[in-house]
Amino acid sequence: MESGGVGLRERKKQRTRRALVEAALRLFDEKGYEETTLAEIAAAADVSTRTFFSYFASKEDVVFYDSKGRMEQAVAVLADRQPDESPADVLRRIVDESLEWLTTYEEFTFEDAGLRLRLVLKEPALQARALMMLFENQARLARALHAAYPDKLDPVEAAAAVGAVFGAVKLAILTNMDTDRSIEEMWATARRAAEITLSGLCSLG
Amino acid sequence: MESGGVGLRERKKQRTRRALVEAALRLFDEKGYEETTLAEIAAAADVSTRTFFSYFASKEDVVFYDSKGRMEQAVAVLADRQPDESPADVLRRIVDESLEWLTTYEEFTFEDAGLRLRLVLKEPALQARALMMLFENQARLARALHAAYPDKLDPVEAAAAVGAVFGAVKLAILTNMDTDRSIEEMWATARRAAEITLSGLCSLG
DNA sequence: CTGCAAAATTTCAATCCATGCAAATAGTCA
DNA sequence: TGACTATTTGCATGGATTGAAATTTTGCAG
Repeated sequence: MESGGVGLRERKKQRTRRALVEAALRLFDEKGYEETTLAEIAAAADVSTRTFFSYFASKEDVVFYDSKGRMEQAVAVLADRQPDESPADVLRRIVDESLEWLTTYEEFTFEDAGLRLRLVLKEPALQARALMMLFENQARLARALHAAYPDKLDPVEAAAAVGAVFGAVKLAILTNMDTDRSIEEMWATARRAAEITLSGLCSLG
Repeated sequence: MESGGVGLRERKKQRTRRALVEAALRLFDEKGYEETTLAEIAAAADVSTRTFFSYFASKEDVVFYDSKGRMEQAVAVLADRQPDESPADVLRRIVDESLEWLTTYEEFTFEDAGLRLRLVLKEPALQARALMMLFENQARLARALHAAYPDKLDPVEAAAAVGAVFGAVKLAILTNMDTDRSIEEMWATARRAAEITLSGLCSLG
């Protein structure tokens, strides 16, 4: 029994998984998402079409192969918080952490970081999936935030806080997609949206 | 040429559309969403399967048949605003207006208002679609809000405001779905989340 | 090294959503 | 009525997804 899962079997599975991701993202980039079939992806990764589904539940999922790790990182920020850190400060750090999804990949080098982002924004199916995952992650974060500050934040306050900050950042980034040319500008927009929300919308205008 | 579209042709189309919606929602309730096929819906509405797609673009869309009207109502709140009304006040009213989606149907009586809500929350495909529409509507609202207060709110502020309020309300309602038994409790939760966001998250905790 | 058991892959078939196209129908209007 | 246009329909097709059974690969004990 391999405890760390480093046997040949496990290594092979990782290789196949990686091959599927690389093949899929390359083909999506070359031919477009809708135009690429699962059969083509599987063929490019040298497995049968059926095998694709033992690695990913759907065609969309392969694009978000690293989302689980991302989520854990965000929750880890909560676990590592300083004793005197306020909820607002922690939220700031979580937003920063989460924004790295835009610019970094987990273990692949061949991809332009902005490529996946553009793909997700262009394809309705991927957009919907992304919104879904974002929502689920927010729900988890809200629970974790309440658990981290059980005396300071009730469940509704925690949910409102997480939802507000991420809602603001999401909408601000995406409505400024046209204006913000570079990733750096997007970061600036996101930070500003977060600060506006933390300060309170009543003070606007 | 019938200008108001009150000819037989138009009336028939409305009847077919309504029949499709009623058949679909009834079947979804009786057998479940995934278990209901388009063929069954079409048969129950006495049209061919192919015809379904000249009324709705997808199986999911039939559930959100009234979303366009809802959106227009929300934007109308902006148009009807008082000269001295602050952005925060308008946002409050828009949230109130939007929450009615939870409790009201446009023209159908056979449905329990909570039925569709539960359906959407249970089915991942519908949830994703709902999040997508919610997002698109927020983007439109943000643009409209900026247009309504061009001097007070720049595009990022408008987007942050709309995203924050709706993000907070959405997450607060959905994470409290288990706790809030009645629609009234959900309303209360939503209002509280909106107020928290308007006051600013820094004051939390 | 050999064979067994578990895990993974493949093959094959089936279902369903969705779409394009051309034929058939039905409503509109002079 | 008869031409004209909007709708509906039937048919064929492509592609995602899933289940079951057959086959191969891996891990491991003897």
